[in-house]
Amino acid sequence: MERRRDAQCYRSYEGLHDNCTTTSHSQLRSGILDLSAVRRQQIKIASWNVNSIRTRLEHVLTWLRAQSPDVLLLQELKGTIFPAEVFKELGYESVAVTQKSYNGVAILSRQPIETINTTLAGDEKDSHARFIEAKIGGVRVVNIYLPNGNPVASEKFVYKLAWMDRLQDQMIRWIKDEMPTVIGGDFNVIPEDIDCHKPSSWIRDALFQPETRSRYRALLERGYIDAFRSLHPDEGGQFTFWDYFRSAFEHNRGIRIDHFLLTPSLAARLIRCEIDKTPRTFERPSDHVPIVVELS
DNA sequence: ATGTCGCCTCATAGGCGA
Repeated sequence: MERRRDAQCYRSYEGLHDNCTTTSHSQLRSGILDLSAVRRQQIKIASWNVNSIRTRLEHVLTWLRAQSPDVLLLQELKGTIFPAEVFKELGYESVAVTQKSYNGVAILSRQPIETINTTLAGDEKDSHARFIEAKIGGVRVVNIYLPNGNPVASEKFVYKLAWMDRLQDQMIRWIKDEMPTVIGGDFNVIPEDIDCHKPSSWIRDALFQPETRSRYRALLERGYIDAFRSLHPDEGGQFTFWDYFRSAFEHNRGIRIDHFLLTPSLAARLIRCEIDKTPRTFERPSDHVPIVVELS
């Protein structure tokens, strides 16, 4: 049970700490510095598929201490245990939706969480733990673990596409109301060719099917912004997942499947969005790494 | 087809899901 604490990894995080605030040119020109505007709070939201919270707890704690995000979305808890009291000690309250063995999602937050929903509308019989809709500081924060859908010739792929249709219905409702909304998590979607190392090796995968990708594009066509891609257009080789086998990480043979989608009002506040590959170098890592978005 | 993880059990090996 003894697990190594990856203290040496803290150094590489230093460059990611960025607590500076922004001052507009008009404010500078006017010579009037409104302190409340200068101190305007930035919010840092992260998402991480941890592939078992029990196995990865030390990694998550190490990462939280180093990065101190305001909000962390977790996916693939893979069990009914959730160590809420441990996160509380670090200053995070939490809400977790768990099931035995599979799936499981949680939201950690320094600010109070108001849980709105723990299931995705549209299928009363769907009992998978894949969804949390919450309100945190006036922002709707949604954590999803979208079904993998493999193999393509199975009920699992049918379920995936239906889940995406239900998600789109919900996202259309959200974008129509006034609340700024961020949807983050493991989408299990490779949006474009540049989001994988080699398209030909994913061509038969559920994450890369035309039906999957067209549904993801439909979300963007409805007005949502892919936070990472909007700040890093045409930038390939940026992945959030690498297979465990065949040294995929060492060769950067990965895929970008963990995403943040923003409503336009939040996209206007988008400052940065980065993938933190460091935890993939930890001992016994998750196959995913955190993606971090910062909003003004 | 294969590789490697993590979970679970009619459990110490094998099946499932990813």
